[in-house]
Amino acid sequence: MKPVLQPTPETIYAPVRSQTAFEETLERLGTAIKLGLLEPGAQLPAERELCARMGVSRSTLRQALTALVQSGHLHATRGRGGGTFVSDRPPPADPPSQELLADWREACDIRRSVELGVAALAAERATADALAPLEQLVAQMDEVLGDFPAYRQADVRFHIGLAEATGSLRLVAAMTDAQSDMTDLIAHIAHPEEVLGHANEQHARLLAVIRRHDAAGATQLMAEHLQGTEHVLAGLLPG
Amino acid sequence: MKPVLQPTPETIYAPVRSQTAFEETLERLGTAIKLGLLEPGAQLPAERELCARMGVSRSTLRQALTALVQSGHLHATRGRGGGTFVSDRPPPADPPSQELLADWREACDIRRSVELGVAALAAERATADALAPLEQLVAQMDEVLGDFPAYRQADVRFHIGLAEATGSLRLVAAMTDAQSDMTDLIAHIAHPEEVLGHANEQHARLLAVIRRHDAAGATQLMAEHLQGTEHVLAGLLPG
DNA sequence: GTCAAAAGGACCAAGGCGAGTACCTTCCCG
DNA sequence: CGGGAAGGTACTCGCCTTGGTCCTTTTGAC
Repeated sequence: MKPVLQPTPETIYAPVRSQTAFEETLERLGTAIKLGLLEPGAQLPAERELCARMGVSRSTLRQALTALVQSGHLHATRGRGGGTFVSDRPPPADPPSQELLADWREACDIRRSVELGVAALAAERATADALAPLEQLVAQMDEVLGDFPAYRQADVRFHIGLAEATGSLRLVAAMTDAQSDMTDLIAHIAHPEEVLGHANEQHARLLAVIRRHDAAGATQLMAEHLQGTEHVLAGLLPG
Repeated sequence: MKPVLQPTPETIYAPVRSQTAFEETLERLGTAIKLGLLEPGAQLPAERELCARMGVSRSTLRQALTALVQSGHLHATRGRGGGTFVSDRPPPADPPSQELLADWREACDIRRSVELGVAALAAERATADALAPLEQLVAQMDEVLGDFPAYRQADVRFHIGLAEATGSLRLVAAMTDAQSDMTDLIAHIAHPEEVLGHANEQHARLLAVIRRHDAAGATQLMAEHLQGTEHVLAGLLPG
């Protein structure tokens, strides 16, 4: 019996991308700020506590914090009662990086995978308690259909909240990464109110299906929901 | 409008796990060998070429190769015509690590997510050419239902091949990671022939559905396929 | 038979990054 | 007005990575 499928050396021997502790710390905090997981005005834990929590030395953490202060995402005040805070006036989002634009389809594919898995698992496991805050987010989005940044922030929270409802920390992390990529991609694209309204209706229907523990229906509905974004991107981006 | 869903500091501030270049290289090669992506007897590229491809220095690559030689996964011969080869007699699989056992459900959740996404995308995009080798793998598995290591190796290739059929390199990488975790988890579990036969029937039906470009059916079928493993694990592992 | 080429094996000096530590500066609160 | 809590600064130490050089073994070509 001879193997019929050749191995894939290009994947196996692909370049190793070893992120340094500094880079990973910077990305983690920067993503949380850009996604609005850390609100404007929110205070970060003290440096000495934060570096312990994140498992890096204080020097490394400070490199990341300094970079975020210089880019305007954070500001720090010294002395008692001081601390590091998220800026109230966030700097404008930078345009998507070259490599993200180059394979934006891969980013969409990963997102689709994560979202479908989360939809299925949430339908199996989510309790009514876990879903209640998501209902509120849907209501909140309905009120800001004309304010895309506000809508998008609630949208991100909705999808990450869904991941949290599955109880899987790794899925939450994967969802956060995926949403970060999507935010970069769609930040500079116009989003008419009607489109957002339609998307939010899908959010509501999705919650209803999940509440009924209908996993197949949830994945189906989520797939439709995601196709909206992908069609928009396909029309505007190269590839 | 106040936010209704609290941020999740435990995720944002979770420990950063910065792998060294050596560790990442070792894991990449070790995983490829254990999953059978590199066959017994297969020759690796020359050290000087491989370190260039993987983007590490030769010293670092040799650390990883030396470790794999000492653990019995590789053997190397010097001189012209020599090289580094995958051992014909692979060392016995080591038992799953503590942390993997501790949150094996998360590993299953990630796998489910990746597999569902791959099933949906493959149903959309896969061409008949890309699916033909997978049919052969199914036939191959049918002949080795009594030899679990051989079956499992073809099984891994089948699922990774499905990911390749989506054309997304990142999904292939995610699938490889997920299969690696699953292999560790199920390596020491008995798998009766009837169970493997039933699973392989699902493989065949899955290919048929994908060939019809029925994304919803593919995700549904894949979900059923995965539940088999999860039920077995739920019965044997703590949690 | 000889030799050159190709491969793994060994070693080392330099540089950089990150952990850890100590100390300074600022500012609120009692 | 002093203590305490926070950020800001400066330094050392050690490990990892790099990049080289050189050696040994083996084989294929001439």
